[in-house]
Amino acid sequence: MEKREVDQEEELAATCLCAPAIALNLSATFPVIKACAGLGALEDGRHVHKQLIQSGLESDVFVCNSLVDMYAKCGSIEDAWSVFNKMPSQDVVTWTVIILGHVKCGQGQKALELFRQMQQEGVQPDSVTFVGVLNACASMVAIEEGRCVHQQIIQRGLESNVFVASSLVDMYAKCGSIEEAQRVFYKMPSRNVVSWTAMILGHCGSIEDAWRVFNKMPSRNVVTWNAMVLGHVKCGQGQKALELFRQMQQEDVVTWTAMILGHVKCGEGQKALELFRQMQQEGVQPDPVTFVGVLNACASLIALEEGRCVHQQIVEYGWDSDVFVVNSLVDMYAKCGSIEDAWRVFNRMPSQDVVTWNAILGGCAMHGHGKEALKHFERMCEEGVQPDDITFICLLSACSHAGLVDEGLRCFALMSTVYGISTKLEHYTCMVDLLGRAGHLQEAENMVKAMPCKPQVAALMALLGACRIHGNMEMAERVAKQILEMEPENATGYVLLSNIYAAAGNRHLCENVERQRKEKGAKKEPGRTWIEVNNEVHMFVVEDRDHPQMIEIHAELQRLSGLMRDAGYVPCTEFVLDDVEEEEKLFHLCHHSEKLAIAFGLINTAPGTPLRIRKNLRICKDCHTSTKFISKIVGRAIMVRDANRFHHFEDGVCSCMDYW
DNA sequence: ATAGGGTTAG
Repeated sequence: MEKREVDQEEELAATCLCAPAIALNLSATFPVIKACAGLGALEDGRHVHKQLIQSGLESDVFVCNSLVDMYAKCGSIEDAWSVFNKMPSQDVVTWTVIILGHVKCGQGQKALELFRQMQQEGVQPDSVTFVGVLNACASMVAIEEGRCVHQQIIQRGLESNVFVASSLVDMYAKCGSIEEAQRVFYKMPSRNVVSWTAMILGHCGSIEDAWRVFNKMPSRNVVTWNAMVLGHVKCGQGQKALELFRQMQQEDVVTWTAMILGHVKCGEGQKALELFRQMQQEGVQPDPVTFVGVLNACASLIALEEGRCVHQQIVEYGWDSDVFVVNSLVDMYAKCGSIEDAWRVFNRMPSQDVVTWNAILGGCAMHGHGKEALKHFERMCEEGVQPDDITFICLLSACSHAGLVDEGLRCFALMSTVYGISTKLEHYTCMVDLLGRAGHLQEAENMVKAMPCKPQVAALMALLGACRIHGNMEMAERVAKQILEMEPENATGYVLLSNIYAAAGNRHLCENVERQRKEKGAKKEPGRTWIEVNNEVHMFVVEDRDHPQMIEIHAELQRLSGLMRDAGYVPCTEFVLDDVEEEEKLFHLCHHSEKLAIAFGLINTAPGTPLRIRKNLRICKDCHTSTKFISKIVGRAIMVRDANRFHHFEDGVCSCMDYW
């Protein structure tokens, strides 16, 4: 929606709301309800509704239809239904808006049921109803249902309606049937940008075909260009997407947002924030979706201060009641380690959904607060929020990071029996990680074998990582063999195995694996770590030797290692071979970007300042290797573990405890 | 009323 239009609507809505004593009339009411719907202003909408009741206008069928529509668009489907049910009779518009409402909130199945129900009650669908129902089919990739609807459309002679036909093209394209999409497309008496765009998107599997359709278009607008940019992002051709983006004559908010989100997904949070700044410099107004992308970028960088500024802007723009934005805010604060801020946003929400709770639990997991995660999970259930499969992934990984084996096993069991959630491969993978990290290698391997289908590479990687932590070379070779067969071009398996050989002092085998890796063309991606120090985000790359403070950083690392050894920390595996030169040892000392970042953080911040560290998990595939040195960082404390104990270091003070 | 970008995990 154009900014100016919003302003006018806001003005109208405001005028109406400021004059509660004046009886409303019908013609003035429609634009106000429409304004509330367009702005997603649920509370204002409720207010208008109340006034309508006072004015005795709530029985008018047109008014009721617009109220149902407003509530559905504002995301309160319950209110929409209560208006719907109070109506003496519903017409095609009433049914259509409630169907569209369900499609919008992702309940495609329910939308199709309603479509059947309305016909049973003798109400005939029109072109708008068909558009909504086709949308539902597309969102569920339900091609059979889509074909039935198509039949009905032909029977009613609506196939040449440009809206209906465009939706048909879109539905077939999204369901993966390019042939049927083409058949409808070429039969259309006239085509508009929408039908062309739907065709382009249908060809995104093959970017060459998409280009062919694109080049045939009689005229192109921003949306079509966006589709092409997005097509490249989806095909993993980020560089090409960027080139295309730079070539565009005019970009809109969607183009910028797609670029921002694309960069976040590729682990380029810093670039995403740069794009956001550029976008604003060029005078493009961000919308809620943009903010979701920007908050994701802040979360991925643990950039708390940046995140706070973005939050401020969100409030200024008035997008702080958008459910996606608010959930992203909770997630950002939780990931940045500021659980207090996360709760503050959480408590201000009128109601929290499973995504909000998952964001909180995920934040706990990331920061090693296993016990807290379990406590919050209990509260979540008490509040009547149904946990889903992602909830259990968060819980299990929280248990894994905190070494809570029994609790993890209990959650795993309760998941299907009590909560009726089917165990997915990801849950098994979490369990392999949990058991393996805790040293129950045999149980972890049994878990891999018990998986109902072929294990994910991630599960085997978790097991191999555990073999490295606990120095089991025999199992490591067995697991690595499977990994290298499944993904010979993935460098992580080779790196882990060669680390295990190095730790055992077997230089020959170590070099052998390295040779294999190079033969297969598996490229090691540099591990990267970000740390926020004095409101600035610094990035460290593996084997970085050019940092201006490198001497101090090395000294700090050596001090830490000494401290740990003095406290009885026994490294169970060591990458550094016995016979390497002194200089090479120093090289290994700065091997991990995470170590560099921690040392940098410790020497540049006052005692007591929490360290905010984030590893780029997508790029840094050596996350397993880093767990040996650092188990987790909580505030400023660093936890490491060897075979028997947990060691806890905080500003030069050390405490040890036995575990499992 | 139709087309492009959206929340949580791994």
